[in-house]
Amino acid sequence: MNFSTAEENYIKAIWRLQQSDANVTTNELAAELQTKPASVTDMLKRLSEKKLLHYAPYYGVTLTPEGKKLALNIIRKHRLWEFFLVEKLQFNWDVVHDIAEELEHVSSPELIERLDAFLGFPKADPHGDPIPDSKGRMTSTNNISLQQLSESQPAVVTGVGDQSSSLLELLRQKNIGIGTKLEIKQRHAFDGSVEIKIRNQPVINLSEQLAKNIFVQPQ
Amino acid sequence: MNFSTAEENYIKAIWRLQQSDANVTTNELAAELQTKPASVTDMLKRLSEKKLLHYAPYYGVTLTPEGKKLALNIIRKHRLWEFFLVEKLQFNWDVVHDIAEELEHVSSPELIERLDAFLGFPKADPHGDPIPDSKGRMTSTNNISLQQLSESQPAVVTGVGDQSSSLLELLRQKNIGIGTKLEIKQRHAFDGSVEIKIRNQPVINLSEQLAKNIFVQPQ
DNA sequence: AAAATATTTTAGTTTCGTCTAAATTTTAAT
DNA sequence: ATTAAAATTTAGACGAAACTAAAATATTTT
Repeated sequence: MNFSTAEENYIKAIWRLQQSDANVTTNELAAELQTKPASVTDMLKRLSEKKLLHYAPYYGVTLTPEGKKLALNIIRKHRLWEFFLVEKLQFNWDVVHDIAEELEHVSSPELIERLDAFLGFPKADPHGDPIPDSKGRMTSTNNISLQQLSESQPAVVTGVGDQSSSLLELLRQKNIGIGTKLEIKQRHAFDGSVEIKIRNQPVINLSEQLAKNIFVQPQ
Repeated sequence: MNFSTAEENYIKAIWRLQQSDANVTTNELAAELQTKPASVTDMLKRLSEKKLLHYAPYYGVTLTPEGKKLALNIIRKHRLWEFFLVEKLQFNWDVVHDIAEELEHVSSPELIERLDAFLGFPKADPHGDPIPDSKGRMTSTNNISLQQLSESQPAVVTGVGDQSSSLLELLRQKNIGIGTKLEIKQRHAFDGSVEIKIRNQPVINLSEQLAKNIFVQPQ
């Protein structure tokens, strides 16, 4: 079965929303996909016809096993291409998302298997998100947000909350990337911001909003 | 200006046909694109609106400078991706065409410039076709078809007539590829076939049809 | 529990790219 | 120079994927 770019983008968006919120609604999807609720309803009917999701009018939607498989395959392609763009073509990690959005819809499975091998079977993309294998299996990420990290507990950055350029650029400016080792020196009750220390660098302050979007693994 | 995949495929097909035949007709295009003449007429009107070509109803079509520029850019992308697929991902040269047909429509110019650099600025794709530079300039190919080569004139294979799997597979079987050195030992008047000799290999016979589709540069 | 509000769906259009069938124009043949 | 044949365009329709405006259904508030 082959799907259109639009269909694939819906499935991907539903998968993403389903991560935090088991039942995905029309309005959420419309916001996520920058489109109108009426358009979403139309597409949900089509995707339901194609057995990619269960659609209960007025009550939202969940992916079928087939839908999940498709979603994970698109995510696999997206993340492998991101890895390629950063590791081989030397792109900055904050600009690869949009290009990968296009590349992920190229359909050849053989291409992806060979790309995976060429890249050395990477386990995570440049933002720290795990890359599903060809069967859709992913190393589960049991990391916490920096905001939840206890004081003076050393940790290493493993991922970020979203792929927006604004976030990634900010992190680049603050010298924070995947693999950066850091610890919280102080937590401010007033605004939720934290003072963090990276080796060989002065202590810096991160807003609560930013700390929430940095994922770390305690060491 | 950004164009759809369909539009780009029309422009590319027109460019290809224009190479052998300055005035391209509706029927030729329909055959080339596996579509119906009526659909071609529709699209030609749209592309004419967009100033990519000059369209004289009933009399055919030629690309404007803008159209040519777009065509060469798509061809550049196609050939760079083909080179990538063969050189980096180890695909056989007879299967890369279809995958490159998809990749060529990915729109980021930055991606192509970096890919070009990553590949070492190749001058020709795996089939020997020259890769246009970012300004659309191409090294002109002044090679002749094997059929036109004189007897006992050593020559090197520089390209092939089309990208069909059937042709490329046949060549692979006969151990002929880009860079193969060969010479014609004998020419048969009856069927136009030729006996050719490749170093360290027994003399083999190629049909006229095949010889016409192999391009060589006399040494 | 009824009214107000928010969410979702339906109905009716639009654009893109395609199609078939019919009409028109060009080209070839007599 | 007509006529026949071939090529091309026009007209009308369709599916995909979007839209707006209106109707229907859920949820919240009082």
